[in-house]
Amino acid sequence: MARRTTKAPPPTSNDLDPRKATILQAVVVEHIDTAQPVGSSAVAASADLQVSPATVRSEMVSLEREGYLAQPHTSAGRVPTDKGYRFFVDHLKSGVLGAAQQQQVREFFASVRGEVEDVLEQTSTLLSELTSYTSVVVGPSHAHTTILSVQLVNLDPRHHLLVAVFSDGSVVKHSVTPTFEATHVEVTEASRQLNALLIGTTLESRVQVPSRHDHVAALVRESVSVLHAEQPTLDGEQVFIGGSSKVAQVFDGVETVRQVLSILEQELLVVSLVQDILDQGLSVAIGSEHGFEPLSACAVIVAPVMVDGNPAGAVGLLGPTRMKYREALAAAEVVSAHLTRHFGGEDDRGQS
Amino acid sequence: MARRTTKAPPPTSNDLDPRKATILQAVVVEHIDTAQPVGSSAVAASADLQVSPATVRSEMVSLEREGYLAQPHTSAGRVPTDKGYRFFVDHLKSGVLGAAQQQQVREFFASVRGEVEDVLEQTSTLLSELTSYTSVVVGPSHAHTTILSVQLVNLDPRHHLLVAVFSDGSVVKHSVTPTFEATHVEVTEASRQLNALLIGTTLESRVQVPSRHDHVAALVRESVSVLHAEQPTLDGEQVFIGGSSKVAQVFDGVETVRQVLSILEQELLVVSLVQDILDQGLSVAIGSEHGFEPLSACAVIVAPVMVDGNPAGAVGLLGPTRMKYREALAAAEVVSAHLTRHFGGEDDRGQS
DNA sequence: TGTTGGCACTCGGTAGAATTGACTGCTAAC
DNA sequence: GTTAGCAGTCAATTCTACCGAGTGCCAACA
Repeated sequence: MARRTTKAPPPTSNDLDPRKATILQAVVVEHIDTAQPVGSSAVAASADLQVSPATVRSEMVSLEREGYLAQPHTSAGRVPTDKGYRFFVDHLKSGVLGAAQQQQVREFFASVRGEVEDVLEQTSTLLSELTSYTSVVVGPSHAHTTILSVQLVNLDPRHHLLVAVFSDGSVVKHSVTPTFEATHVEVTEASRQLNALLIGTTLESRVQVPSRHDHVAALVRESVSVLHAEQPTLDGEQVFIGGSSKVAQVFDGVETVRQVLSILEQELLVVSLVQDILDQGLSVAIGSEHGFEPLSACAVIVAPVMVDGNPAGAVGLLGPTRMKYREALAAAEVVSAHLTRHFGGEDDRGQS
Repeated sequence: MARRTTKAPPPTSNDLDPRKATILQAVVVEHIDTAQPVGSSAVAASADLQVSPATVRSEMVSLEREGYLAQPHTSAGRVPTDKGYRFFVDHLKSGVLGAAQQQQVREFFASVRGEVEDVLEQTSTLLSELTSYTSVVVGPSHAHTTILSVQLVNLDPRHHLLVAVFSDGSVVKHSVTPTFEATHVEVTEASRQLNALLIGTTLESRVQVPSRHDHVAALVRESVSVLHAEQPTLDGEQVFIGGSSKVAQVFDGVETVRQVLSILEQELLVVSLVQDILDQGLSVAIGSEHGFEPLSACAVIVAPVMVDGNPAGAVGLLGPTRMKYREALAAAEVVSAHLTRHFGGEDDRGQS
């Protein structure tokens, strides 16, 4: 799979002496489990290589020199660095979800119904319950979908509402507030013209707007511009964050919790973070890999959701660097696959 | 003002001996400030009554007997109980916002623009920044607004989208998935009939649906029922929660943080909580007053937002019981007033 | 040369004792 | 009713000693 590749090939030799690798992996596994620094004897006992703690120790100093491990203080065990986790993740054979969880996901997607937004939001909750990490679901952008219907509705003489329906079932609304008072008839006529003009187009395609100077033309012009204005800000993206309370369970230190939460509050940031990681073909960003200082204590897992064959959305998981990568990756993968299927196979929706 | 009244008149005498009141208030003020139990000498020093700590002490035991104060342990100072806070809040002369904050609010509402949802969301952020507590903004329910326009859009033969626009500018969409395949013409005709049927009605008003057995009638029936079905679940309510990260600042104890966050995740719960408090004409619910166990460490401030003269939405603040009531009340009041004006005076929107 | 057992050393964490200090409640005098 | 004084309580702090996990180093060994 192309997943789980670093953005650039590592500067030095990529692979570790097999014994070192085993030791490193043992340290990571143990530390993920216990959250404690792990010592040489623990490794010697757990790993299946038959060597003495002393040997493990000498390997460990070398792993530390190479930047895979770190020591909180002199007389403590070792803790994986981001680089150490990276190695671990890169050499992880993909796991599978537990049977019960498999079942839970299947049942969820078998019974989920309703608008896209609701599905995404519930998916987000599901994913977070599945993993006990905070989850992020970024909805498919409706950048490439075509407009099915546009309508301008008269709220009061100076205030109209432009409602557009897209082929993916999304609906956007925008206020249109011209500087003049428009009659009901004018608004209706503008609405009619907008339909003629925009149906079948995408938000990117430029359309020929009337250049006349009457009210109707002005309404049409303003409507079109207001609709197209939405594109640049990725305001149209839908983000659903599930299980923010998990942050408090999973990180220690109130300050870290506060910091992570305050990032999660800024949805635009979250979207761009997820998309950055996706862009890099990277499905896990550990610690500072995403170049996002306030989240350096976090690992982020991202899996794309495909629509019509190209990535259009994503599901993500946010946990501590010592997260349970195997399970979390499996969960993200399974859920994103189900979600892809859900959007791809529009047909089996609404039946059964 | 009718604000800040308990749900029922208190069983015993409502008012305290003026000296006791002063002492109680001093304890509350001090404890809000320091988060520490406050002792008799601190009260004697701070309060303007000229008595010795010993006197304060004897008053304190009586305040404790009456349930206004509590002692964490024998040799500690006193801490206000919920009842103590309640007395304090009931006798609080309403404060005013600091000049800088006043300014901030004015500027915000002068420059805010865009759809209702955006305004509410940003208001929520504002309120939370103003107070450093988590804020909740519940949007005006569109229960009593009339339908301005309905449209049924054909996504694919078995899957249509019902889009309704309301007089308050809100838009709802629902999937309509009949068991038969409908032609484009049928959908258009159904859309036309729906318009004729529903424009001007509210969600409550029952309308006469056609009882014919053709496809168009079936589409109309399903559309109407799906639209009216939205009412019972208060799914239509919009909730915006701002500054959840403040929870981590303001509460101590990871477990409390987690608990509060996990409540905030359940938006329906939050809405019903806010509406309960509003129903009681109560603007502050302290500790267990709202009868909601997991939030017994919290105080909730709610101020109604009026539309057309009756309460239609609310702004709320959620903090610890030792929150800065004066400032928080002032902020909630000012913001709700501005919001009321914003919705009431639809006219001054879009100008300046 | 790589591995191992042994040993001295480091240093965080803990347990217990002693101390401090911020309180109180009580009582007797004012 | 108020106050000063005093004895008592108890959490928090500090100190000490100590334990133990874990290291680095070294000498012996295969």
